[in-house]
Parts: sequence; structure tokens; C-alpha cells
Amino acid sequence: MTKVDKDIFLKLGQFYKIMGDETRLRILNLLEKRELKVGEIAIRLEMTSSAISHQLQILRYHKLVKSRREGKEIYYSLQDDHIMGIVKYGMEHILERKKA
Amino acid sequence: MTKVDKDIFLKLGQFYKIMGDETRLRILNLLEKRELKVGEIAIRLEMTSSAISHQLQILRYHKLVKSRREGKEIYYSLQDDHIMGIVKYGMEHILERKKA
DNA sequence: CCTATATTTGAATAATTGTTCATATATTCA
DNA sequence: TGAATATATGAACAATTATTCAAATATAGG
Repeated sequence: MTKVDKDIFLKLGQFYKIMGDETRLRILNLLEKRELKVGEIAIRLEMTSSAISHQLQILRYHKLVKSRREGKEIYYSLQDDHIMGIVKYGMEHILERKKA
Repeated sequence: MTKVDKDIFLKLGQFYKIMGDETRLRILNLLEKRELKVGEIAIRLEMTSSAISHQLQILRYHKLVKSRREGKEIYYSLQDDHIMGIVKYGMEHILERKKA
């Protein structure tokens, strides 16, 4: 296994780690429909704004979401079109799997 | 969000968590080509047999690999055909993403 | 039986991580 | 300027996790 190959698995592993959190997946799922402010996400997921904000920072750092301020509020939306495709793809197959 | 919806993200998150480890991804990648004994995997990944064995138990528990004994050795192979499809799909898109 | 080899197992450890809480920052409006 | 609201930030905490180490188990061959 070359250094490059190892690197691919490191990157892929990192991606899966980011997605390996229920809260982050649920945030991305909400944002797929439309952009939302932090507070709205918090209410929908029944969590504190702080917890949501922390997760949004992680998602933003990894360029999965972007933000835009409008007055006191900050709207978040998906930045990467690919991502939800991957998630949906995974979702279908996981559900297939569960049936079997 | 219904309880069922939440459940989907929990399951999906769990799947991603399993895949969110470089060692496990590399093991699965090796097994995609052919079945291997624990020791062979350990050598290929330059890790101890114990570390590999621990990870194999996790993969087996989640029904991603299966094992078969042959004398003193135990051969592992992929159990789920879907899985590597998902991984490959993710891999291609992650690499696409990196370019952008 | 005894030894050597392959693998598993359990405890211990260090590292990472998600949430909470308190506080800080930014913005609006009076 | 001051109060109110929205969000971000940092420290602390508990929980999870990957690897290591030592010991246990299983198998084959002498």
C-alpha cells in the first residue's frame, strides 16, 4: 500500500467521521430543504443553540455548509452539492441492508 | 421529525461511525480483493494481530465481514456486497471534492 | 502431553468527541 | 448608551474509542 493509497483512506475516514454523528446528519438533512438560522435548527432538533452552533462550526470548517448573516441572525445552507447525494445513496443502501 | 426519521439518522450515523476509521476501511479494502487471514492483514497494514483482531470483531459484529477457520488460521472475507459499493461511491466523490 | 503458532480476549491507557454552562461578541432598536 | 436577542466561543465533563500488553484459547504436529 503506497503512501497515496493510505492517504485516500485517511481522507475517506475523515469524511465518514464527520458524517458519523446523528446531529450533524440531521442538520444537513434539514438544510437540504432550505437555509435555516441557528435557532430554527435548534428548535427543530430540540437541542440548545450552543450545541447546534458547535456542530455548525465543524460542518463549516469542512466546507459542508456556508453561512450568511442577516441582522442578528445567521442563516446556514449547504455548500457542497455532492454531499447529500452521498448521504442519500448511503441511506438507501443502509435501509436495504436492514431489511435483509 | 418523527421517531422513525430520527431512527434513520441514528442508523446511518452508526454506519458512518463504523466506516469512520482508517484501519477498518483499509481492512475492508484488502478483503475486497480476496479473503485473508488475520496475520496477513496485520502484516499488510503493519499493525499487530491483536489490533487487527479487535477491529475484525467490530466488523463481524456489524455483519460486514465473515470468518472461517482453517486449521490454526482464520480467514476473513466480506459479508456484505453493498458495502464496498457505498465505500467506492463515497471515495470517488470525496476525491472529486478534493479537486474542487 | 508438550511445544509452537494463530487468534482472541480483557483490562488499561491515551486520545478524541459531543454537550453543557458561562461568558463573549455582534446586532438591532429604543 | 443601554437593554434585548442571536450566535459564537472556550473550558469542563462524561462518554466513547483505538491500540497495546498480557494472558487465554484453539489447533497441529512431534
